[in-house]
Amino acid sequence: MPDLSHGDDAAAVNSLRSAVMRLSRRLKHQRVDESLSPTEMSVLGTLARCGSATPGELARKEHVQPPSMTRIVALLESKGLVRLDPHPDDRRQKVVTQTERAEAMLEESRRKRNAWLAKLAEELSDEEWEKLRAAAPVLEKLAHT
Amino acid sequence: MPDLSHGDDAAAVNSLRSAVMRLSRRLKHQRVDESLSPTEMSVLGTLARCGSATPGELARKEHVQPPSMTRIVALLESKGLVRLDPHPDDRRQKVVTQTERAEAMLEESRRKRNAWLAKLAEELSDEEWEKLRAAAPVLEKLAHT
DNA sequence: TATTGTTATACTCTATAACTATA
DNA sequence: TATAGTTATAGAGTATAACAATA
Repeated sequence: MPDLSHGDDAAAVNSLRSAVMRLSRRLKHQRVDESLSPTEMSVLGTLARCGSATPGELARKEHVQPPSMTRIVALLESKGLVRLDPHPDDRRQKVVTQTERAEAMLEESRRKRNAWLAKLAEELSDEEWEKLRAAAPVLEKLAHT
Repeated sequence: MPDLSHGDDAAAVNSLRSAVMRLSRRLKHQRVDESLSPTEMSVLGTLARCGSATPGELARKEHVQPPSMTRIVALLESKGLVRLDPHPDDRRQKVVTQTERAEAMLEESRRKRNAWLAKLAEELSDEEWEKLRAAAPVLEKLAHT
């Protein structure tokens, strides 16, 4: 828990924000599959981690408005990466499930993605990399809080 | 330096990428000054950290194409946040310098921004926050490599 | 001839508002 | 009446291509 009256904490917050914004801009460019946007990738990742979900749940998890998720899911479906099934209990809702093709694509793209980040991280020391690894779960927590 | 043949490192890379993308999306919404885009904020931050720079240098540092930086600099100038001076040695180039108003705005907005992130981070333990603080400089390094 | 910056244009992603169907 | 999802539309941000001015 940060103490904002503490100058170092304020500086760390600033540094974090700036770095996250700039790094995200670079990551955008490193899409493994040119036809997949960062959010589309993120949705596939969420489905892989958390299993099937409704469009509404996905919108909340990705911090995107429902109409945006409608579009994203439609694009993913047109690419054969997700399947839409009717919801068992509620006929308003739908259930989005990733296909095997999506799983294969994620696996294949993970290699490329890692190669890119690895090249970037090559100049990091073991200590620096360890700090990133330790922080990753905390960033995840912030991202989905 | 990550070892990509190591499964945990690959997972960490994945986690990092996903978290950075999602957190950046949330940060976008938390702009302190509604009239300033994330990249505009980032440019001001860069100018504050590194001092005056040419539009080309700024484009490279922010990983944006030159025409985009032209637009961003023009917007910042119209808001009275930067000043454009002729380059001393090269009449093609310009020198972008932040104004006192920009400095004051950065200082004021830092408080608001910190309040938001603090609220988010309130649920973090001291250990978790410490991990973020330790990782911040490394993320910065990745972001501008 | 190469480089810096700009103009013109188009594209991608996301949001808001209004609508439909179901609970 | 409230909720899940969609359609229609608009806006923000960025990119590419073509151009101007200077090195």
